[in-house]
Amino acid sequence: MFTLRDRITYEEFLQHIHEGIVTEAGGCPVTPVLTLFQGKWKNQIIYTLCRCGTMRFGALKRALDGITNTMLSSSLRELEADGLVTRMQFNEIPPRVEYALTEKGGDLMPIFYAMMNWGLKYGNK
Amino acid sequence: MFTLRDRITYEEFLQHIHEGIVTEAGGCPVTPVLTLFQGKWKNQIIYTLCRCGTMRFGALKRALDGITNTMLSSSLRELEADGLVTRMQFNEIPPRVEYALTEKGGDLMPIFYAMMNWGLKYGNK
DNA sequence: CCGTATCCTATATGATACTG
DNA sequence: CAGTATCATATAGGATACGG
Repeated sequence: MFTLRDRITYEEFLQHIHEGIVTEAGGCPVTPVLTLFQGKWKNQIIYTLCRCGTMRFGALKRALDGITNTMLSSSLRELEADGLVTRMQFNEIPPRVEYALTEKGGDLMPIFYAMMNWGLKYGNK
Repeated sequence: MFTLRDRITYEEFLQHIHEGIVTEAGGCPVTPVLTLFQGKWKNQIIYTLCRCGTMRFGALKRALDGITNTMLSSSLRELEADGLVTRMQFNEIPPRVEYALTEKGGDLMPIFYAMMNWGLKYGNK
């Protein structure tokens, strides 16, 4: 048997999934990621920041078609609280604030990659 | 340039993400997967069916702690409509219905694997 | 046993107006 | 420019009861 402390390959993952996975104390390691991908905007914000690099509030708003001030603001705050996004405030007139992905946020990209591959195989309809 | 018709490696994915990805006509290939992972139950149903194989309605309900008849039923119907789950009905008394993952559903596992790796690296708190 | 029908509530999201 | 405050609404999810 193994614990999830060990690195395992995808093949090992598939094998052991059937016999139940011994998780670290405290629960399933997938759950927090699932929480992140809930909701309409956070995943798009993460993807956009990865694609475009550092961005200002207004640029993000323009890139995310249809998002409101309220949702962008609250989403960014939660992402910052979770350590996925950094917020750099410059005290200038007019004000400037820049957002960027942290390494922790960028490390979500393999998940997007896996999702893309599934989407490519099975279509986007 | 490339279109997403081609298979690309993760490294290529990361490179090209910055210059924008040319998607197949009709939109982003990640979007349908994102939709699947929205909500509280569908992902747990998929994972449970992969872990346990073919399962009856009642067994699924017991495995998914707290799910109601309503949610399990409607979720299964949507998963079936999307081709991720098969439904086998046996006309016996008492009635028996068995659910199982399709190949399309099982092919979502690399996404869970990627999520697990992120969770292992960054903790499940 | 395997659901459906009905009703209810909480939360996520949207719209609009306003400020340092 | 970069937000906050306030109010409105849609949808997801839950509770309960009943039926083939």
